[in-house]
Amino acid sequence: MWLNNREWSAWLHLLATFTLLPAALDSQLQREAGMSHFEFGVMAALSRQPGRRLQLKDLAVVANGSLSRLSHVVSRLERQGWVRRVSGARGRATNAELTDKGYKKLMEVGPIHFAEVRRLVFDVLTPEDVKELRRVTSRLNAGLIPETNLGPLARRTRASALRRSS
Amino acid sequence: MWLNNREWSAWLHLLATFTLLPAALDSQLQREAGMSHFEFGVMAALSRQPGRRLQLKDLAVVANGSLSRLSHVVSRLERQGWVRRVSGARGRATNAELTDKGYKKLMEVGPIHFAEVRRLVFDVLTPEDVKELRRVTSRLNAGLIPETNLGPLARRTRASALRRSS
DNA sequence: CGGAATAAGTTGACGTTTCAACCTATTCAG
DNA sequence: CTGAATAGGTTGAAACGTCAACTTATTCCG
Repeated sequence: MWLNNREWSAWLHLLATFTLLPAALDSQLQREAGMSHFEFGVMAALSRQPGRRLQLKDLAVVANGSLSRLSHVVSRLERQGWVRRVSGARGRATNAELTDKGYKKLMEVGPIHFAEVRRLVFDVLTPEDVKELRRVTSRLNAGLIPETNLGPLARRTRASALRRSS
Repeated sequence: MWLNNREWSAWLHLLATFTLLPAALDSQLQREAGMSHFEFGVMAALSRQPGRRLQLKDLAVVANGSLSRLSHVVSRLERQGWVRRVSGARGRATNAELTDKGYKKLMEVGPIHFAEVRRLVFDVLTPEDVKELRRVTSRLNAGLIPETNLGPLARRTRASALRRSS
């Protein structure tokens, strides 16, 4: 219906993967750790930052989510005592910081989760496959990353261009 | 944290792809056609069936969704007049059938949607990439497809085995 | 044949995501 | 310096997905 056969077949497979895989991971984390895959991702991202903290807008980029979503998620994680909000020294910035309790939880959940990732992904693929997967997804992402990554200058330019043209 | 470097990098990219890509497609379809990507998938699947109808349980497999989700979605699509429920000749089976209105809508939306798919996916990749993508996702799916696909015999056997062992 | 187990579907409640509206600190242009 | 625009964030409502409970038809087994 506007894709050739080769593309159509690839598309069906890709579709199935990105429907089934997140569902599988979400479901396992939910059952065995009481958190969503997204929440896990946020906490894992925080754990790798100096001071285990990050400003929400940056967290949004790292976790591939909207600012609104991040705000909600951080609220939930705060309720669990795994994360705490720390208003940044300057301006309206808000930082999310992983608490000790959160860090402990993460250390506990990590192995469980990654065992599942290994089972579902890396055990199934050869090292070759992994290399290809990395290469191809990396290409796809380049086209998917929103204009955020044009850098401040390009963004500013683009913004005024839009303004002028309206 | 339990993945080696190569795997970790691949994992981050894969994660970003299957977060960003569905989000992008969903958002475009929602804006320009007032339907979700999943709904589109369901209607597209129906359109390829003889009589443009399919039993819900089969639709669930084709669309990679739970039966419950399908039931809800079909209700929504029914409200739009794009799909109608037809109780199967035999038994408790329920079929979903694409209406003419639904077909028309689909024909209208299809090109718009696939243009976006092309833009985000196939324009970015070489034919080589597409081949690899198909190959790797197909492998992943093999491990992801739930036990549904063991086939009726294996399923029955497995079921009684479980029963006996409890 | 008769009851237990199972398959197919529906439903309602609950939690999550998205979207739009909003707020307020900061920056920029004139 | 002042007002407009923008960046960062929050919030509430509506839409959506998941889960568990439930219903009814069918099949299996003794």
